[in-house]
Amino acid sequence: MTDIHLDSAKSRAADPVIAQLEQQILSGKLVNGAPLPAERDLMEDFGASRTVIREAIIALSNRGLIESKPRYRPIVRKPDYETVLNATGKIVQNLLTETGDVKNLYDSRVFIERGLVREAALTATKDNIADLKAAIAANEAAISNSVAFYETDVAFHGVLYRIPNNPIFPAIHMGYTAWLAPHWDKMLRSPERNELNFHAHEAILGAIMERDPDAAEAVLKSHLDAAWEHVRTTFTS
Amino acid sequence: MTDIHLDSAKSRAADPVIAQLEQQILSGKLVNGAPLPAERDLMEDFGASRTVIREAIIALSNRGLIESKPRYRPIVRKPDYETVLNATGKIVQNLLTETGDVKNLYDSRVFIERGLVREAALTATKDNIADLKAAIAANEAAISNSVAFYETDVAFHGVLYRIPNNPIFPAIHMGYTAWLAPHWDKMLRSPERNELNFHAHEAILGAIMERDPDAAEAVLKSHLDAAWEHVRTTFTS
DNA sequence: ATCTTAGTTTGGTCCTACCAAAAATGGAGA
DNA sequence: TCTCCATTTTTGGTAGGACCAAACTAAGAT
Repeated sequence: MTDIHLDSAKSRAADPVIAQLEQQILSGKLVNGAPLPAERDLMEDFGASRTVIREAIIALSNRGLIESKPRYRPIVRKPDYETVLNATGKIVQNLLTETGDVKNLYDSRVFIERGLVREAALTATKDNIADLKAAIAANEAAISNSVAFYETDVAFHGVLYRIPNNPIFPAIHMGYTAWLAPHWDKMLRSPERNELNFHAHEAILGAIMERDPDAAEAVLKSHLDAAWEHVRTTFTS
Repeated sequence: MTDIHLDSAKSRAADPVIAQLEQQILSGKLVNGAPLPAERDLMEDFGASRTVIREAIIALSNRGLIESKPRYRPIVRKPDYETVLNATGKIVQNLLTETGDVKNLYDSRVFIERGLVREAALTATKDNIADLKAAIAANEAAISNSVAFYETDVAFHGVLYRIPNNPIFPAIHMGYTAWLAPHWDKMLRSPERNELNFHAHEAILGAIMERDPDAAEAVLKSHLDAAWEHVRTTFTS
C-alpha cells in the first residue's frame, strides 16, 4: 500500500527512469561498484532530458542506491543493511530535535538489548561467550583512557547484536551508535565510570554464562538506566 | 560520524540551501503543513538558480521534510515517526529482494514482539487489556471474512506496539506491516486459519492477564512461527 | 615503464523558454 | 451576501543550450 497510487499521481517523468535504474541495479545489470553511465548517455537511453535524468540520479542517491560524490562519476551501490542505515541516518536525525525524542530512541535501545541479553543467556555459543570475554578484556584495558573505553564499550554491546545471527541487528546497533552519539559525547567520562561500566559488563556476561535470562536482563537494564541517568544529569546541570 | 567530511566533498551548491531549508522547517520558521515558497521566490532568497533550488527540494522531499505531490505546491512537513517510516520505506524495500532478507526482517519482528508481550505481561494497564480484548473481539467477528480478518489481525498486534507508550514502536509496527505485506498477501487465507490465529491471540491475552511473561512470550512465538511456516510452505509449493 | 601534458569527457550550475495544471481572481447569477 | 463558473496569473515540470572546472584519457617525452 501507500505510494502505488496511480490515481492522484499523474505524471513525473523521472519516475520511470528511477524505477528502471533501480531495477537494473538490483538485477545486477548495472554492476555494483561500477560507475553509472554518463548523464548524457542516460538521457539518450531513456529519451529524457538531462533535467529528468539528473532528478532520477539525485533520488536514487538519496535512497542509497547510488553513491554520488560531488564531482565524480556516480557509483552504483547494491544496498546492504549498512547502506540503508546510512541513507536513513539523515532522515532520523531530524526526529531527534527534542530530548524527549532522544529518550524514546534510547528506551527502544534498552528494549532491544534486554531482548538480546535474554537471547544470549538462552542460546549463546562458546564463540559468543569468547567474543564477550574478549570485549570485556578490552574494556578493562581501556579503563584509564575514556576515549578508548567508549570504543570498547560500543564494541561490547555490538557483540550482543551479533548473537542472533541476523544482519539486521548489527545494522540497528550502528544506527543507535551513530544517532545517539551526538547526544552522548557531552557526557562526562571518567575512569571511575568506565570501571563501573566494565563491572556491569562482567555481571551481564556472568548472568549469560549462568543461563539466567532474567538476571541478565535485570543487570543490563540497570546498566543502561544508570547510563541514561548520568547523561540526563549532565544535560540538566 | 560519516558524512560530515568536509575534506573530499568540495562543493555542491544545493547543500547550503538544503541545510537552511531544513533548519527553517525544524525551527518552525517554515510552518508545518504550509506550502513551500514558490521555487522562483526561493531562488531569489538564496541567490541560486532554479536548478539548485529544485535539487534541494527533491532531496528534502526524499528525506520526508517536504511532501511534494506531482503538480502541487510542495508542503512543509515537520517529520514525525510516521513520516520517517514512509521515507524509509522505499529504501528498505530494496533490501527485501531475497527471501532470506524477508526472513531476517520477520525474525526481527518476532524478536520485538516477544519483548512486547513480556512487557505487556509485566506492565499492561487495565486500558491496555481492554484494548486487547476489543481487538480480539474484532478478530472473532471477522473470522469468516479473510480480508477483514487481516485488518483486525494487524490491529491486534498494533495494540501490543502501543503498550510501551513510546511512539517509536507504533512506527516500527507500521514498518513491518507495510514492508512485509507484499510478501504476505500471497499467503493462503481461510476461516480455519483465522480461527487459529484468533485463538492464539486469546491465549496471548490470557498469559498477559495472568502476568506470566514467559508464557506470553512462548505463545506469541509459536503463533508467529506458525504464521511464517504457513507462508513458507506457500512460497515453496 | 613512468611522468608530463594536451585534449576530451563529464558533472555542476545557470539561463531561457514553454506547457499544462493549479491557484487566484473577479464577475455573473441566485 | 454567497455560490459558482470562466478567465487570468502563478507555479511546477520538462526541454535544450551554454559554460566552467574538475576528472579522465591518451599521446608524447623522459
